Parts: sequence; C-alpha cells; structure tokens
Amino acid sequence: MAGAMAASTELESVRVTRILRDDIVLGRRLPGSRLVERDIAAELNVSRLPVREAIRTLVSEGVVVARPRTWAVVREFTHRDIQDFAEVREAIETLIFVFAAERHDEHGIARLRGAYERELAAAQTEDSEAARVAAAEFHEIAVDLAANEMLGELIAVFLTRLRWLFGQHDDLLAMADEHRVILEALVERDTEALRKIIPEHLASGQAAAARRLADGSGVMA
Amino acid sequence: MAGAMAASTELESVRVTRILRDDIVLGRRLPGSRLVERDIAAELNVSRLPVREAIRTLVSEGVVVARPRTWAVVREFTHRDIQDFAEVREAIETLIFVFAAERHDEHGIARLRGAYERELAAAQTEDSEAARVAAAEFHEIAVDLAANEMLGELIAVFLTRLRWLFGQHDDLLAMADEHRVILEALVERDTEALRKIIPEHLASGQAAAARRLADGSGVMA
DNA sequence: CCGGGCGTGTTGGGATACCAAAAGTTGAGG
DNA sequence: CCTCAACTTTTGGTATCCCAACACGCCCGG
Repeated sequence: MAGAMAASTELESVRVTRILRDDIVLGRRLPGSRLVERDIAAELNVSRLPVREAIRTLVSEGVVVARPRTWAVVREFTHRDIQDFAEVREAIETLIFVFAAERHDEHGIARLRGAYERELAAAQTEDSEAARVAAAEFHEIAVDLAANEMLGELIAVFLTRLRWLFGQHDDLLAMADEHRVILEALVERDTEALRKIIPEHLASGQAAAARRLADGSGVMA
Repeated sequence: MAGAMAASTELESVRVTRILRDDIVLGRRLPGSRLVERDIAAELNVSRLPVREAIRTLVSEGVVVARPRTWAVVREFTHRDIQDFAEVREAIETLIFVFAAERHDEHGIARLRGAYERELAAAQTEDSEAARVAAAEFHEIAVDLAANEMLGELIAVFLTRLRWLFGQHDDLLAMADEHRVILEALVERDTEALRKIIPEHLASGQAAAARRLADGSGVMA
C-alpha cells in the first residue's frame, strides 16, 4: 500500500533517514563505520539538522549506536544480539499470527491469500524482488488482521534490523510454502498449530543470519 | 541561566525530555494539549533544538503524537489503545519472567528477593514511594536475569506509557504479594506456573487504568 | 619496548537569526 | 449555516557561531 501516491513534499529528515538506512541495510555503510553529521550533511547537501534527526531515528531502530558528543557508528551485531533478537521476534510474530487467527474475517483471508498467491507466482518465476515484496505484504496484512496497533508499532521498529540481518532469504519457494502452511492454520483458526509453526518458520530465516555471520560481512564477535 | 545544578554534564535535551515526560505522566500536561516548541523553549530557557529532540523522543515512547508542520499534542489514549497495550505487555512480561526463570543464578535470586523484601517492608509501612521504587527494581532485575538485551530495549520503550497509564497502583500489599508468588515460581523455575500467574498479575494493574479511564482524566473515547 | 599522560584537532550539543511552506484560524459573503 | 479566501501560527530547514567533551597521536619515562 506504500507509494500509491507520490509524496508531494517529502521532509528532508525522512529522505535522509531513508538514504542512510538503505546505505546500512544494503551494506554500503559497514558496521563500525562512522556517521559524522557534518560530512553526511555535505554529501547530501542538507544542513546538520535533518542528519541529526535521521541518526536519532536509526538509533531507535537499533541499527546505529550513538554516544553523547562523539560520532555515531553503524551497529556491530554480536552473536548474542542476533540470538536475543530471534527470541523476541518469535514471541511477537507468534502473537501476531495467533491474534490474526482469532480475529480475521473473510475479507482479510482473501487479502492474505492474494498476497500468498502473488508470492508463490513470483517465487516460481524466480522474480525474487516481487517475491520479497509479496512476502512483506503477507506479514503486513497479518498485522492488520491482528487488530492491535501497538503490534504494528513494534514491528515497525523491528523491521529495519530484520532487513539488515535477514537481508535476502534466498530459498523463495520454501518460504512461500511456509506461508501456505501458516495461511491454512490461520484460516482454520488453529492457534495451537501456529504456536508450533511460527518458531520453525523463523528458524529457517535464522540460517540466513548465521550465514551472514560466517561471512563476517557485518557481524563482529 | 535557570541552571539548577546539573548532575555532572546532563545534556539539555535529556533534561527537557525528563521534564516534559514528568509533566505528561504526572498529569500536568493533559492529553490533547499542545506542545509548542518555542513556548516550551521559552519556559525552560533553552533553544528550540533540545525541545525538538525531547518531543521526538516522547513520540517514540508513545505518549506524544506529532504530525508534520503542526504542533505536537499529548496523546489521547482510547480504550482500544489500552487494550492493545495490555495484550502486548502480557506477552513481553511473560517472556521476561519465563526467561528469567530458565536462566537465573543464585546471586540473581538473592537480588530479586532483596527487592521483594524492600517492597514488602515499604508496603507494610505504607511508604508508597519506596514501594513503587522497589517494585520497579523487581522488574528491572527480572529483565536482567532474562539475559536478553533486546527485551530491555523493549521495556524501556514501554515504561513511559506504563507509568502514564498505570500511574499509581494503590493496593501496595496485594502487589507485593503477587511479586512473592512470581518470585517463588521463578526460584522453582516453574515456567508453566508463570505463564498462568503473569496475566493475572497484569489484570490487577488493568483495573487502575480502567479507573483512570472512568475518571476521564486523560483518556478519550 | 611498552604504557600512561598530555596537548591538539575533531565532533556533537546548543544558541541565535532567519526563511519558506504548510498547517490552523478567522471572517466575510453566499 | 456553510464555504472559501485571507491571515497567522508553527514547524522544518538553512546558515553560523561557540563550547565542552571526546578521540587520537605524540612524547616521555620506566
């Protein structure tokens, strides 16, 4: 649902935040690298203020660490951080899908099924970009069905780190299949099954993070 | 300057944030009331910058809402918001105490017991301030024992709204007793009991929020 | 050869002044 | 009473300037 309408006047701080976030998530700024307000401001032709806002935001999203009166740095995740994150995410995601199972209506299921089918089709034609988008929509719709705004807030905070850590989950078909299983349990309002399925679903994503960790491309001991 | 003796070198933005947060939590600024940067800056004898920082922070803590290019306002919580919050909190708190139960050591239990005993003593002498502090410590130590940093991050974000919504839980002795029950289950590593106890524990706090809601002293339909 | 100080340059936190754009507000006219 | 156009308020942003805290490299002594 994003990007339906063109932003008439995007706030600079939002633009800077997006640029910096993408730089980090896409690996153009490596963990440990400095984020110097003046330099970034000069690079992007803005004043320091939007840059400060952006850095604050990224700190709250957990991908940047900032100590008072020194430069901020791109966060270096430890094995422990990833483990901690996974534990919390498991609880939150379970909550989302269980609530969604309890509260969904016909229309919601239709939307969810639509997202799943688009994901599957994209996966079968190996259009990884479209598959990723559809998968994200699947989660988005699930949050919607869970009918709990705070859950949405929480997920928003998690999303950046999620993108960073689990960047590209390559096994598209396996992922789509997991979503099929979740969808089926959701339709049947089978919360018990969900409580078993979600942790398994997440575990497969964990593998990607572990791989990234092995590469050393962004995670420190 | 209005410089009350700053601790060592407290950042202005931190000071302003604390003042504004207390104003909101303690009801000196009512839900819906405007937060005008330059007015607040003048009141506190600072420039607009620290005020902006503070408002952003309070937005991220969920007690202020800000739309672009207009004043921010103190958030008005709906019944739905409170319900949503309670649902998520239940999941997070359960996670904390279950992890704490699985991972605690002797020393941790001693600390936890210390906090409980201080809470009980304060409750018996009706020192509500000391009881509140000890109860907060009890939770803090539990997060510590859970050995998951992200859980700590999450709780930090929740804490302000928690203070706002459940301001003063008056039944001190009942609360201390609930902590005793939790502590016992924690010592025995009885996670099943905890999963039953925590929701009950939280439900009693809910009553306070409901009361506040009935008063109309900060919650709108 | 190594480690602790010390001085220097860098960097964020903050103040002030000013501007543009988009909100909110008001009032006149239908 | 409603609508639409002026008017005012308020934020987002730019541009500078200053200062204190931090980082870092250099030097010196053990």
